[in-house]
Amino acid sequence: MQEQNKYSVGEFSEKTGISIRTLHYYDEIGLLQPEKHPSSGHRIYTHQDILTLQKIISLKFLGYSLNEIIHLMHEPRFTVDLNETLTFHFQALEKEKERIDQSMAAIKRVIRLLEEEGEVDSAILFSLIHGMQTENIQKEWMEQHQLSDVMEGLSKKTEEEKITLDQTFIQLAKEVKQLYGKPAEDPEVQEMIQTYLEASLEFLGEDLIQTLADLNVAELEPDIEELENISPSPFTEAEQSWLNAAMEYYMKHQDFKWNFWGDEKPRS
Amino acid sequence: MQEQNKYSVGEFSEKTGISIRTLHYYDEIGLLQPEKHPSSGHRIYTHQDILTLQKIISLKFLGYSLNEIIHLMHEPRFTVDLNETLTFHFQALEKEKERIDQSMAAIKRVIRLLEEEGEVDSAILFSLIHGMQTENIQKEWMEQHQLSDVMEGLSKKTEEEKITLDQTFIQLAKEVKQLYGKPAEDPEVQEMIQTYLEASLEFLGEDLIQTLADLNVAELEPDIEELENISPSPFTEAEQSWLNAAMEYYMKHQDFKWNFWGDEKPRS
DNA sequence: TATAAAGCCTTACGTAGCTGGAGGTGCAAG
DNA sequence: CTTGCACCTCCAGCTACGTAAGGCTTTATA
Repeated sequence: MQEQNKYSVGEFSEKTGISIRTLHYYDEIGLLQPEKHPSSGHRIYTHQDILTLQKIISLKFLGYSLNEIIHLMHEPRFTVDLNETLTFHFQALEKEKERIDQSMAAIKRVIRLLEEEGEVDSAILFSLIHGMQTENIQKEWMEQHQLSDVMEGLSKKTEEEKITLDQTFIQLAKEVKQLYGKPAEDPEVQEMIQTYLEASLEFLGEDLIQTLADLNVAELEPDIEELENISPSPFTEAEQSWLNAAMEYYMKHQDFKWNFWGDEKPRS
Repeated sequence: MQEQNKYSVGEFSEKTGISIRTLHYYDEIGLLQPEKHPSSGHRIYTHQDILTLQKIISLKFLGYSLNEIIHLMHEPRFTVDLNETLTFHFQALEKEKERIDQSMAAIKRVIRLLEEEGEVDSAILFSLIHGMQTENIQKEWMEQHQLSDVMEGLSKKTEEEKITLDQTFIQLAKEVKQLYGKPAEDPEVQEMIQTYLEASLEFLGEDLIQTLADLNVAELEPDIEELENISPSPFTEAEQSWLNAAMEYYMKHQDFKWNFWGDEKPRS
């Protein structure tokens, strides 16, 4: 191609940084259709096509799909639509960003845990990760049940405190898997439970404990199962009921009623 | 399904929040394959499958592809790989986030412009957007050419200042399209050019101007065309060369040599 | 001018992570 | 007995291209 301002696909691709295949594709879907040499069928791009392509790339950058762009390009006065859809795309990007932030925070926490704990049982690890990723859902659940105070208290916890609780939790899980099978009244078992509960209490702080204690738990009962589905325990069912029994024993003897995952109810 | 801890797809889907179709898909690709009723072929999910699914969802959340997850699930001790790949995924997320941040900043700027300017010629608008999105590439270009000082100066400009320059630029473009065709020596044309150059000078500040003036422009000449491709002007070629002529006239009479998009060279 | 190399054409399949529909079977209630 | 629901499998489609085969056209070199 010797002529000025006429480019073959290769040249055009080189000039714009868009791959040949992509240019073919844009031609195919009717997004950017250059002239074609009548006999050979070779595509002939012009300077105008550069400008058009820049529009396309810009709109893609703003978040539009190629289909949307095709429609936008055909409407001459589309600054109006632009204004509306830009806000929409902005919100979409915000959500996307939030998701990414959460994932990054989760990864950071997991890396920290792996560093400090060495190997971690995968069931436990995933229970934690699942907890992180459903933090939002848990918040919503709490807000729906007028537990905004509790939620707010939890949100204020620093990453450092969260890590500490994670570690306590891992410790608990390890010991559960070790002690599993021993009778509830075994002193080792009871000590393990006490240690864990104390750590939890410390994390939550007195205010939150008080708030929780004031709640009418019975009222929430039907929905607790729903929450259970959201935040799974890392234990097998057998381990879980063993742990519940041990906790029940502890509470009976300490007059303390609180259970992290709600009560196990016999299912019908 | 009456039995305890046995779920049909529908029930399982309900319980986990994962669509039936997706569960079918996970079965198909060998990611989560429940038992099947021998005669009817209906899938039978168990409590264990819930745990497995939670692992899957967690790994997805961390950025793994389904394929990677399949392989991970088959290896029993995969906390090792985890540690390595987590860092990798973290970096990927960082990049993704950066891209999103840029898009969001661009959208904000465009919305602001639309609000303040009303309707904007689309060619101009996209020239600006393109500029925003290639800011990084421009920075790289400058760094490669030992223009780090210039770049640093530009980076310090506030969003507010950028908007102001955008507006000046839009104004220029409007006037160019209005005045196009008039002779270079027309006082209106010369005034337009002077206004624009003064605004640019104000934006850049004296220090930057000095830095730019000290450069050996001739040395860079061959690469300027490359930069031109990155930052296109919003004008047609005719407008562009008309503008260049008018600028040249201005500079000749003002002893001022500076051209925003580099000199147009005759192409061979 | 002959031929080789580069560049171009179309066609078509592959990708990830699903979603949707068609057409058929199994099971319980009215 | 029929209605309806939940389930099955198989096939198609979505985005935005990447990759590759097999056959032209253009360009460069001998």
